[in-house]
Amino acid sequence: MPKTKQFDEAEVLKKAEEVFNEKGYNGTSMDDLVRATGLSRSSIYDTFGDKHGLFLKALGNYQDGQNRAMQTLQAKTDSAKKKIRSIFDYMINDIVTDKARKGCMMVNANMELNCVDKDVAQMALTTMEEMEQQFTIWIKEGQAAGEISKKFPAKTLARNLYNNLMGLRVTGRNRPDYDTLRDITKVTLSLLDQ
Amino acid sequence: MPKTKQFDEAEVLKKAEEVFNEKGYNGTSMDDLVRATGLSRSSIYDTFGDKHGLFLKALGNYQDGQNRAMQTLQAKTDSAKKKIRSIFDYMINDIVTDKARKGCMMVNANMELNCVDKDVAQMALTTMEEMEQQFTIWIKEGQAAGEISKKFPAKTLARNLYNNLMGLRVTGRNRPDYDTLRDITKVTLSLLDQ
DNA sequence: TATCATTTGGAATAATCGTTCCAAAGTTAC
DNA sequence: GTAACTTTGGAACGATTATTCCAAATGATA
Repeated sequence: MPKTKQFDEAEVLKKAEEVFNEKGYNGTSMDDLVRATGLSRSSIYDTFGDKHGLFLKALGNYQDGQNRAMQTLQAKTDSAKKKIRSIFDYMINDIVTDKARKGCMMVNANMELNCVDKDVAQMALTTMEEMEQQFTIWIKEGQAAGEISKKFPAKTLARNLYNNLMGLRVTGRNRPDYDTLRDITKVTLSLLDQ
Repeated sequence: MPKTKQFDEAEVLKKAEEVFNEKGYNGTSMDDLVRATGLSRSSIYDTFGDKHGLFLKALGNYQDGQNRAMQTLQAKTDSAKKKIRSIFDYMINDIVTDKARKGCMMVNANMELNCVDKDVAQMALTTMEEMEQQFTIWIKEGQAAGEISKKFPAKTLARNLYNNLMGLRVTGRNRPDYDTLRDITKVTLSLLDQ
């Protein structure tokens, strides 16, 4: 009977995610990954195939984690407006508590690799479309319930909200200041009111 | 009397900018730069010091170009609201006409290198603050002239506008569709109206 | 304990990397 | 044409890179 793996794959992905996020894909060497994960090269290659395979797995893992966290928060309320607000609150908190200022792995990967890595480009597009779709659903509910303005079509407003979320990822990288990000978001969310 | 340089530095910076923008800093090799610029290694090192020096110079050159283009457009009108609109129009047009989908070099560099390159982080922060300051000035003018709503403090609204511009840089990377970006911007600019 | 089949550790490999090196080439002045 | 001084071309260099390789180690089972 063969030896079984002695490491926790989820833990390894988390460690890889952190170093990839900090140094970028091309700026992260296999040595960096060996050190960060505590695994030998053989273990990394046997489990993930190659550097790129590990990267994609870590990126998917990262986004799943983000999605789950946001899902948990928005489920605490039935109000569409509050669901949307909870997403922005989550995002601001994520930015402000990111001590190493690593930013969002999906945005980083997309900005670094969109031209040269189709897998990453596709993941980023899918993530965007899913989030926009979720916002659209909530906005439609909110508009039907009368708590969100009908001034703009739901899809358009949803896209603007997502745009603002991504903007936070960029500007928050430069200046992860809670009050500033809160103020920016207040203005954004005022769009739901008119 | 010594031989004079046989290349146009501005042209070289432009070429370097393009390849850096497409492949990222760490994904671009000196071979790539030699090929893209048509220069020998000696010429590159003699003129720019090293890869990093060339990168920073190209990045500064890129941002100067962006600033000049936006400056030219906004100068065509006295209306603060129209100045702001012209910046968004410029940005959308820049995104949509970017055939290779390289994106914004400053955003790309910042997302790739913010944690590991203080020069880049500083340049990105400076660029952001300058743009926000410019928006603040225009918004104040517009509020004084009665063409822009006084609902939000000028600085806060300026930051939200900049946030939206950066959002366009990210979302436009995934989906450089003119109509979509226009719609997103319409919602954003409605903030100036109330 | 023995067996089995995988995991592990880490050296080896070929290629690539950023930078240095230096002779040849080129421009200008005399 | 010669002298002076920089630019240019591209090979050389030491370090780093992602991946392969393979023997030792090890966990699971009988």
